[in-house]
Amino acid sequence: MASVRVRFAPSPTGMLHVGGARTALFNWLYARHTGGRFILRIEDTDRARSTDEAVAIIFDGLRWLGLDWDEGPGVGGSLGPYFQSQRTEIYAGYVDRLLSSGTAYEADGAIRFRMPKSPCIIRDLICGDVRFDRLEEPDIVIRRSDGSPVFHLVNVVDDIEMGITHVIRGEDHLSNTPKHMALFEALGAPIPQYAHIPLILNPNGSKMSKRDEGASIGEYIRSAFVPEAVRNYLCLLGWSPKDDREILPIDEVERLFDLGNVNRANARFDLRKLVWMNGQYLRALSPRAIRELAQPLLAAAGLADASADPAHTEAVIGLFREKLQRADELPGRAVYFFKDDYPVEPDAAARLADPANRENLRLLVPAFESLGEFTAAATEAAVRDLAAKSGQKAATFIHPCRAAVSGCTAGPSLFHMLEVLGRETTLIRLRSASA
RNA sequence: GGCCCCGUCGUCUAGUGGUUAGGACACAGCCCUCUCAAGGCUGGUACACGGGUUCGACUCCCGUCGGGGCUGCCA
Repeated sequence: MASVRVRFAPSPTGMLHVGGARTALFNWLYARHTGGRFILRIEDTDRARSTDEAVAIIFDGLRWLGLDWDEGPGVGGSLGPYFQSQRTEIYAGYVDRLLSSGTAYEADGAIRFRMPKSPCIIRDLICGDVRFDRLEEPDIVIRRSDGSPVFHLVNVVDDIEMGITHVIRGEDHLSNTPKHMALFEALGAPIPQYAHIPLILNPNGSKMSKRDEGASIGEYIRSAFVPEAVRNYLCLLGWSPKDDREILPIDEVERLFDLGNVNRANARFDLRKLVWMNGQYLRALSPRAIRELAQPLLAAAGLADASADPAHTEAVIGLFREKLQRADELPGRAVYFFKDDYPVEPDAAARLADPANRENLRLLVPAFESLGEFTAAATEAAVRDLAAKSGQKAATFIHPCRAAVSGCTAGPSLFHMLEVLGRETTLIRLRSASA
């Protein structure tokens, strides 16, 4: 059997949609699983929308997800060019063939293809056999009166020219497939195997489109999601390993993935679960990796630019790592590690207004001053010692202290936090709060 | 409207004639604990409906209902 050749053929619309990304992923997985080739082809026949920037967004999204292509823009291949805008001669040749064989004709300046009025059966690898009677199919336009070729034609021509063996695409194309099969037949080309994958829907069940929350891969890149997490989540929309595993390394998915075990029902997109999964991946990352991921976000928030001490940033990240689900939570939660003018929550302010708490904060100052090493262990010992001597619970020192040094009522372990803050900053904030 | 696909907890799914219908997210409670998380434990919630077939249906068939897609000189 000839080796598998699959393709992802997006049109540059200015974004990479999660549905498109999932289609690309399944094509890529199938190619990797079978040892075949994954081809990227840009369907940029609509010149107005197809800017270099729009094309770059697709490349960036695919690369971010780790979906490398074997043939296509940037990597070449013998069956290019891989931009439809550069293939107009090829399409013209095929239209001529259709015209001279009589299976296409001119009408109102456009060229129409004679749709056969006979039944056809799609032997779909996912949907099973699907029969279309095709009795009333109108003759489709394959070249517009302005001379530009239409999607159905270019799609089929390119699949023929590029030797595509398996067409893996969204189920929204299932109804188009009889047209495509007729075109393959009229051109004397073998019909590829089809695999129509279910669609990704909004939480409310409507079709997910550009504007919907979470629809753009670019959003995940900008908010510093872990690409492996997004990819892992996408794998599970319409496919599963059939056991109870969900967090799966990609090479394991490559090994297990097959078109036969792709679901047939549409799936709704659940951002909460994606975020949970992102948290799972995030926690497995080193503080350094998280720092690199979150760097643009921290810089944008004015917290840690290029000149910031990476060791300090990583120490801060170490404190938060277990608590984060998304890297973009970091700037909002770690302000007080980077600036002295951090916000104070109302509950924290109330705590600091309490005279009893302020008295405890005053006691903390000399206790911390006298410490040899300002470590988490040392400050904790000092606080617990102070609590014991004053007959109070440690919490009556801990909570006000947290409020005093961070302006928050929740955060990382207090003592580890103090260590990262350092003695000097800690004492300044304690004195200021208790004054 | 016509044609096509689909229908297991709120969501993602496992299940291919006999299961206490499993897992995960979310939710609730408990444990842990300096807070918040994380983690652990526990709990509730599902086979769309109606007919068949069968000793026996979530599993097979038909119908209904519901959701989605296509029906362009968009892709």
